[in-house]
Parts: sequence; structure tokens; C-alpha cells
Amino acid sequence: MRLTKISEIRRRELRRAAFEVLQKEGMAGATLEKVATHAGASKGIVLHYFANKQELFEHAMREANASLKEAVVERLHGARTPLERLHAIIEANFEERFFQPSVCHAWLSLCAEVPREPQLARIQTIIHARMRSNLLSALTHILPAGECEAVALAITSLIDGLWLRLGLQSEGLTRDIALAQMRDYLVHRLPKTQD
Amino acid sequence: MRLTKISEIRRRELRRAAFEVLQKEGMAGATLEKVATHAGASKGIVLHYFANKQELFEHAMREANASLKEAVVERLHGARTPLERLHAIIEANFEERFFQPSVCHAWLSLCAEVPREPQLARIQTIIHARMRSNLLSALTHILPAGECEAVALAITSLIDGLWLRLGLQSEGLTRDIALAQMRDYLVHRLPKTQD
DNA sequence: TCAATTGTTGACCCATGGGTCAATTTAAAG
DNA sequence: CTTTAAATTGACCCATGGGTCAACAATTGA
Repeated sequence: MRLTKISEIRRRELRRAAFEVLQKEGMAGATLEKVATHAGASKGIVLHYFANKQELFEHAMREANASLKEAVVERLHGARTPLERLHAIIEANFEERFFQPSVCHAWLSLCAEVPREPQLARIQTIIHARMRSNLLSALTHILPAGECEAVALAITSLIDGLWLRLGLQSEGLTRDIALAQMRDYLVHRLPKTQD
Repeated sequence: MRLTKISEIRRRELRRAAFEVLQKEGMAGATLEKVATHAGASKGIVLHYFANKQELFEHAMREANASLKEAVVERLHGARTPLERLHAIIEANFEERFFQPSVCHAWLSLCAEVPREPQLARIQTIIHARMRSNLLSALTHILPAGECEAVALAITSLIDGLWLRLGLQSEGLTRDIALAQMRDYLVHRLPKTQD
């Protein structure tokens, strides 16, 4: 008896392949055939494990999100103070493996489908909710209660904006610049004495 | 002799129709047939005025961008101080007619194509360049030279992030909240005495 | 009034790609 | 072994949609 069923292995391979194809081809160019080939399988197998294209990419989004979530959790472990937790969350969003033009392209392609794909919208809502929750749990110890929501929204918007920028105009925007941006914001927006 | 050639009229109608269809249907769903129907014409006419689908949407993006540019110019006219100019630029980006989920969906769809469509990438570059230039022309009179670039990038990223947010999770994000975000940023990031 | 140009249409072609399916291979269970 | 189930394939179907084209309508200018 295998520890992980072959169906689980395949499904993971396929949703990862889907995300990788998305990076280079976009949603329209990411055909089932290309995903299958990229995973070293045939088109039929894709539809054997996923009901249809939407479901496949829904799971691809879930997987990519889970990966980001893990990174945040990982970094939160080493964080002791609220300020450290805040930085942990932010820095996780700019890890090299994530903060790359191709990865951003894939996310962009998924986001562009959100308005017309309720399943993707649901995942997006979850992502936002978790981000907000994480940020608030740190911010409430740093800022007056009335300011936390606004700052949390600003931080997520800044992160998203920098990600979008990376996807649109890769040249000139490095990880360091992005992180410097985030630091600059926090320095000016959080109370002076700390940090 | 007509003042505006009929070809120019048609081209404008079609690129506007293209952008409007994009709002509801996304890039994949925005077929030539739908654009034609939405403009009250036949599919043939679309390809008579535009070489292909890419070119059509390239012009749709140009038009939408021009519209935003006009709004900025308009508001800049009434601005006297650098700070007023800064607010003019920002507020133009959040005018009701622009800051709407459907409009944001259309932009998202276009942006998602940028990585694989050099023409769109070029337009995007122009948009960024103009935004940067506008912001810097105001910021140089408000901040020390060394900080201007960073703040300009932060402002654009914040705007983009808020737009993206509106597209992904329409509920709960109003124009007022978005503008409050921008003001909050400026209050904390710009020198104290002014404003 | 009559070319000549421009605008416009709808029929058609064809590649693409999502999805179905029967048939085959492989593996598990008894 | 054998049987039952799962995995896998590739051929096939078919709707869709981008793009072409020949023919027709309208407008212009002489």
C-alpha cells in the first residue's frame, strides 16, 4: 500500500504543471494539452483527475496560495514581537521563489478570471481574509485600534501593487527595492520609538 | 466633406465597444462577434478597421489610457501648488467613472496579456512613465530629491493595489475609502507643516 | 448620371481546444 | 492466477471563434 495514493500524486503534479504553464502562456495559452505535456502525460489524464479546465486552474490557484501560506507560517514561527510578526508576513510575500515576473504573470492571469469565475473569487476572498487577519493580529499591538484596518489595507495594497508592477514591467524592480518600499512605509506610518 | 472621416468614427466606436465588452467578458470572452454586436455592426467590419484582435484591443487600451490622461490634465489645470498637483493626479485616478469594478476588470484583462503582447507592454510602459513624470514634477518641490523616486513608486503601487483590490473584491471598497487611504499615506509620508 | 472609392455584410474556411469515450495497460486484491 | 478496479491513452466529436473573401450598398466626385 502506497503512503500517498497515485491519484493524489497525479493531481499534485497536474496542478503544479498547470501553474507553471500559466506562467509562460497565460490563461488562454494554457491548454489542457500543454499542461499534460508539461507534466509528461496525455490530455486525457488531465480530465480524468479534474472535471474541467476551470477546476484544474482552481486547484492550481489553491496550491500556489497554500505555498505562500506556508512561507508566512514558517517565518511567523521565528517571530517574537508584533513588529517581527509584521515583518515576517511582509517578507514572506517577497521571497525570491515568489517574487518573480513569471510567477506574477500566473497570478495575474488567475486574477483576471476572478470576476467571471466564482470559485476563483472564493479563493481570492480567503486569501484576502487571511492576510488581513495576519496583519491585524500584529498591528493591534502596535497601533491604536482605529488605525489598524486602514494600515492593513495599505500594506496589502502596497504589496499587491508592487507585485503587479513586477508583472508588468519586470525591469528595474528588484526584490530589494520592493522590500525597501515596504520598510519605508512602515517607518513613516508606525509609531516612532519602536523598530 | 465630413469633419471627421467615417473611418475615424467607426474606429472609435469599435475600440470603445471592445473596452466595454472587456469589462463584462474578459479577454477570452470578448470575441470579435460580441464587440461587433455591441457596437451595432457585423464582425466583418471589425476586421475591416483593425488588422486583427490584438490590434483592436491595443487601441482599446490606448483609448482607455487617453481618457485617464485627460482626467489628469483637466485636474492639473486647476492646481496651483505642488501639493495640489499631487492631489490632482491622485484624485483623477479615483474618479467615479474610472474607479469601478467593471472598468477594473477590463484593465486587469489587458494587464494579464501584457507579458505576451509586446504592443500592450509598450503602452503600459508609457503609462508608467507618464505617471512617474507627473508625480515627480510635484514631489520634487515637496520632498528632498533623494526621496522622490521612492515615494512616486509607493503612490503608484498603492493606486494600482487599490484598483486591483476593487477588481477582485468589489464589496467593501468604496471610492471614499480608497481616497482616504491615499490621504493617510501622504499625511504620514510628506513633511508635517504642509497640507 | 456615372464611374470609382469606401463602407458593409454574411457566408465560408479552418485551426484550435475542451470534452467524451471505448479500449488498453497496469496494478491491487483475493 | 484471476478477477476486479484503477490508471492511461489516443482517437474522435464538435462548438467556437479568428480570419478571408466575394459580393453588395452607399457615398463621393467629376
